[in-house]
Amino acid sequence: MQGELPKAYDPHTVEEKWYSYWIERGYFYSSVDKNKKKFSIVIPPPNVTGSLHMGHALNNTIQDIFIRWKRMQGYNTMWLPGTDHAGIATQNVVERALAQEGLKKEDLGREKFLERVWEWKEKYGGKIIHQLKRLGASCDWKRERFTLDEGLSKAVREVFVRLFREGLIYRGNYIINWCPRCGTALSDIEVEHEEVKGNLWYVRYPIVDESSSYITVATTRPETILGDVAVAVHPEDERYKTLIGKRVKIPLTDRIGYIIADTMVDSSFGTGAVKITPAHDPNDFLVAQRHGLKYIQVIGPDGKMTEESGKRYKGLDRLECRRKVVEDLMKENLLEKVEDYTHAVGHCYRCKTIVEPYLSEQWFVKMKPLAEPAIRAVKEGKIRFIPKTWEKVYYDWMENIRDWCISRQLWWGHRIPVWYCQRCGHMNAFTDPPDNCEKCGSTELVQDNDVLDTWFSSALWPFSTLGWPEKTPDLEYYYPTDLLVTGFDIIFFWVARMIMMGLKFMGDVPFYDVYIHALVRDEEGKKMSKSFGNVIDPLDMIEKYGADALRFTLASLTIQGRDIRLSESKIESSKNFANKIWNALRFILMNIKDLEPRELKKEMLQMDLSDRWILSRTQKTIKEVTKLLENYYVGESAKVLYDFIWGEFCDWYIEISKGTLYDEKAGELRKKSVKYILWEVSSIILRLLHPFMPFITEELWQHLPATSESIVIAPWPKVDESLIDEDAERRMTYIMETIRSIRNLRAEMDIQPGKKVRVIIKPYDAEYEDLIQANKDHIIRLSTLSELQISWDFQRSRGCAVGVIDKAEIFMPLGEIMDIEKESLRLKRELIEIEKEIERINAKLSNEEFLQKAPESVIDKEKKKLEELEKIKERMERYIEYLA
RNA sequence: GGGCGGAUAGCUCAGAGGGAGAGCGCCUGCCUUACAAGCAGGAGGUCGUAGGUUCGAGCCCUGCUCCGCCCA
Repeated sequence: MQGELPKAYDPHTVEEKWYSYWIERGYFYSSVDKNKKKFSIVIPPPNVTGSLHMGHALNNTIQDIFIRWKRMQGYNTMWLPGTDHAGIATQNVVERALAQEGLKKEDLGREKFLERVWEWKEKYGGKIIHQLKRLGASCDWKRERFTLDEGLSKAVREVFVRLFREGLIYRGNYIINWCPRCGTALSDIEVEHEEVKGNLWYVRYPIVDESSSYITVATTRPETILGDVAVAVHPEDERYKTLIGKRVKIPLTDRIGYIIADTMVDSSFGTGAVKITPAHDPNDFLVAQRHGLKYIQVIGPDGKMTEESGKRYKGLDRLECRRKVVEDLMKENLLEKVEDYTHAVGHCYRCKTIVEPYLSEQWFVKMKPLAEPAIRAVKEGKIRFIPKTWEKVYYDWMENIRDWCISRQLWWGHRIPVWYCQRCGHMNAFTDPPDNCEKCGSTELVQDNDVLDTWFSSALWPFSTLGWPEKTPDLEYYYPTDLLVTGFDIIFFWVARMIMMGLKFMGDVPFYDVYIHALVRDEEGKKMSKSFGNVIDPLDMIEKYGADALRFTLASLTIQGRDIRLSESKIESSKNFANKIWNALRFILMNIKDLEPRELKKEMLQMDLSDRWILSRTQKTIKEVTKLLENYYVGESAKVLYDFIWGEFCDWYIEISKGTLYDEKAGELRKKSVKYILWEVSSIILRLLHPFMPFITEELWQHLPATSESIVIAPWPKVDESLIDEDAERRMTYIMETIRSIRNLRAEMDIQPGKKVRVIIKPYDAEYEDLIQANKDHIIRLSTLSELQISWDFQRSRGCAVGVIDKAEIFMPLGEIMDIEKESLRLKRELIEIEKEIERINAKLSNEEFLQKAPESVIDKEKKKLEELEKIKERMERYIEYLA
């Protein structure tokens, strides 16, 4: 590609162009090739209703970095994308749309309603897929899956039926978490506990046949009194021992219950006596089972009081009812006192409504037998969590796992594949609708109304997407996947369940490495939320700064074990970095127009110190970035690239190269050598950066001569050990230190930037002298000198500024214009610093134990340093004296 | 109540036992033919607190304070 680059990088003109190019060329598509090593990832499927938020942007940026990196390393990479049907969320969205038309889903009926949801899905769903492309995600789009696809649904039914037949899925009447707004059961982990300021009401329960005698219980939920059947105390509690077995009158009802003893009761809570509401509290439910108590349902599935609650309360909302019950208790003088009380209240993770413990018939998965092998897989190291700290979280949950409530009273989802025989009541579980009851042969079969938890299908994602239960070549080749990238918030929801299901049905782990990344928060560390108004929209950011800038920002901020605080200014910095690269390449491209890189070989090059230095630094950067990525240090690898490209390549090498490129006296081969190195380093930098910033690197790659058809499939740079040159690096630091020192003198002496000055360097040793001699031109150029003189015996005059470094003294004769007072002060300030340092080292070196126990290399280093500092100190003192 | 993470420059954060760092912000000077989205120079820190281990601690151990998250 020819033509000069514009002065500033404009992401808009570039991003779409290259994304379509990549798609056209099919770089992201993968197929089974047993001769190639594969690297596969399945995406954490976003909700089909969702749109891209920062969490997705981070999650997918990280996945894309790894998949692009591995692709460049020559792996047959496959990143499988898709979406999740998100039962509750999607149904809510469509119900809301219906409400606009004044309709309820019941008005349409199940079938018609589902048609509407599919319509909605086709029209609006999967918006996020398009947004992932804007981010640059290199997914294999031909493999896109949806959890309600026919193939995946078949897998769901297959798993259900097998687990049911093994007795690992069962149905029963239990207290589950119920969301009255969503009208469905939830699993334990779909409930978010939140501290709520409430009250603790102390209520008197009159003891039957003992007028004026009562037992007081404390409760946070007085409305459930209406469903009480007993009062329980701890059997060892001396206060109540004599009351056990007595009868109490349940307030506001006509019911009589017993005072029972149960070890579940915590004597230190409230009065030590608790009311028992079997149908509305999980603990009370267990107590009722042990004591054979009745279950009285006073709160209905809509969160309103039922017939059973009595005429006065029936139809009231549960919170309204609470107020009324309290009022009535006061009237009857049964309310002893009220205390402020803060306690955790469960909320629906989808709609934040207060969850109700609700007794109902639901389906459950028995988890213990599935959890055990899943724990082992991690313990044995077959699966690694990165960072490792999450393994503990995983174990804690898995070791205390409870059965999983999988039935949802929704319409949108995988309907439970069980048909009830209307004649004999048998439960027929089949992957396809049966014609007859397998037990009695009856044709009167009715399918269960409920659907499965969306996470049930997500748990199968790593193999259901590859064709399971069929034994497909894909499944054989790509499973287990190599890496899973996800947030810690779904370790229980998703990661753990995938491990259990993968082991159960594939006989192998679903992935080897689980990379857990942080949550993206706002600048103040708050969670981003729409209602709080602190959301930074990734698409706005892409629009404003480019996808590469957003990606690079997120990657840089990804430090293991720490949340990300994002702000727009950080994205702006990355945009500036992109522009920096753009302009570096713009400069290089302008200057290497006549270069034919293929004609040159490294052996032919005429190199100076700076050339060997940058080549060595480049090799080390390759080494470091590769190693960091291998260990999942995403943020650190981005930082290494940033520092190298900006701080070394641009600030030093490019600046130095100008000397040669613009020098009319420089020979043709010498010039060519510099051009070649600029080209070579560019080629490496672009490739190293490509996983982080795919668009700009492709655009520049296409402009760079002698490259391949796309950077996407260009080889990841390999380290050439022969180019690593420690000596060149060491010597180059002397040159840079010299230049910095001169620049500092200029600034301190208020010398105009354009003004060329004369400098005399008094070297301390011959090596340094040779070094300065050989690199004289670079020093002159980079510190704007008129002349650079080397002298072993230069005698300074009063109007002469001086800089003292390890290897030399640097003089800048300024004559009358120098402010002697100021110079003297400056030197004194510097001297104080040096003396402090000398003091510190002296203290160390005069410590016997240090000399005995510290490694020799450390002692040597300190000694050397001291020697240098002493030299510097001596000279500075001399000059200060001279100026006085 | 149990567990986990954090506290380092004004802000956001790196620092995997041997000379306190980056980005942003701030100050000074520059439109120097890649880049003012830039260049050069600079100021700014008892590394939360009290102990301990060590020749040596921002880093390891213990207690405490504060903040955040998860679980019950």
